Amino acid sequence: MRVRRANSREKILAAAADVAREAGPGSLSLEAVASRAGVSKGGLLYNFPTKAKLMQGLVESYLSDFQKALEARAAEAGHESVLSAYIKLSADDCEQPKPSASWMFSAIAEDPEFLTPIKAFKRQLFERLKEETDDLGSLLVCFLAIEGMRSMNLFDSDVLSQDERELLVASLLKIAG
Amino acid sequence: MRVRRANSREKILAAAADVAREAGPGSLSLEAVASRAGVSKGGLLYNFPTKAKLMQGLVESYLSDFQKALEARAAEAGHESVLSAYIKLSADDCEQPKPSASWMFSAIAEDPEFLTPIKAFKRQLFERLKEETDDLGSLLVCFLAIEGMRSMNLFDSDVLSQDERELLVASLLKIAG
DNA sequence: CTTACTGTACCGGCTGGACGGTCTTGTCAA
DNA sequence: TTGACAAGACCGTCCAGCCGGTACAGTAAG
Repeated sequence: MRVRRANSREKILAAAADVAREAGPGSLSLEAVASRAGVSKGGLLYNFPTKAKLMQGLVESYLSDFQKALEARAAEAGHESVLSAYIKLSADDCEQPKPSASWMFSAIAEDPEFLTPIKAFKRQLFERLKEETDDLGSLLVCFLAIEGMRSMNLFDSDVLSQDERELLVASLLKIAG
Repeated sequence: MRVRRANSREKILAAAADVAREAGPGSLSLEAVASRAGVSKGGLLYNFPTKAKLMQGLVESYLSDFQKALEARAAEAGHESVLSAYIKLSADDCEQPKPSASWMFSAIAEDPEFLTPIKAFKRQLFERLKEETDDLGSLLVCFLAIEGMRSMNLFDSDVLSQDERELLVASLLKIAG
């Protein structure tokens, strides 16, 4: 059946994320991804002519997903600020015991430049948050603490307990006002 | 000259860190490290019989250096708390434009388990900080914000400007009390 | 309807190169 | 002479990317 054509790209991207998460970022080979996606190596290379293109695809889909999720949160009633939305979104993201973005390590190994769009996105987000507050110090503390939380999740770190995470989020929301 | 023997291990560890930083974490091969250290591959494998042992060596030396630096700071006059010492130490560490620990990405690619000692160390540090304060919320915010700062440095992120970093550190020291 | 042609989506064996680790052959200090 | 240590050629493995196929949908001429 050829009907499934349109989904191949997304299936492959999801498979890549899965492989990196479960087999480790060092095991993200084209064959592993293809097999996981239920596609042949040739098929993978048809959709992503290069491993670099695959990484790029992962970054782009990650960024657009994040953007969408943040916008959705910010639009929800009851959010007094984008910062609060960002805090809550990150808290939820970090609830998952397994990091959803281990592929980033593979991308860095391939070429650190792949993270440039992510850095740009973060800077953009920070600028946006700056506009809605006059307390830059508190914003910085919140923004970096979220970064720390995300980083710990990415590294699959169990340094913080569930309770501590909740207290942290509560404290951040308080600071955010 | 054989005289250099005793330093070989440290020279190799330093070379490995350099290679990861300058050529990218994906380019940390035994040959590259050996060449950078001014040592042959055989010589490298004599000191570190396995790439895994080399990674382990990097982790251990990183941890012991960090420990030493923190102890030194904490012992300095004028520090009212270990947390302040940790903040200031991290601020200085993150002053360097180039991340000094890119090798961590290579280690993760090799095997995520290599970071276990680092997580344990962090948890230990956190417990220690918990003992000297009764405001757990503030401690969490500070601890995570520092983590965020270190993470940004590790990812070679230029999201924050110099001024912003200084304001952040000042805010953290204020929260730390 | 049928045959021939075209472009798209996908398949999987192959190869060339890189890399980790071994092994043989030094080399130098004692 | 000997033995601790170093050198680097070499081997096996793994993997990215290539390439010659296959299958099928659409189109269009006969």
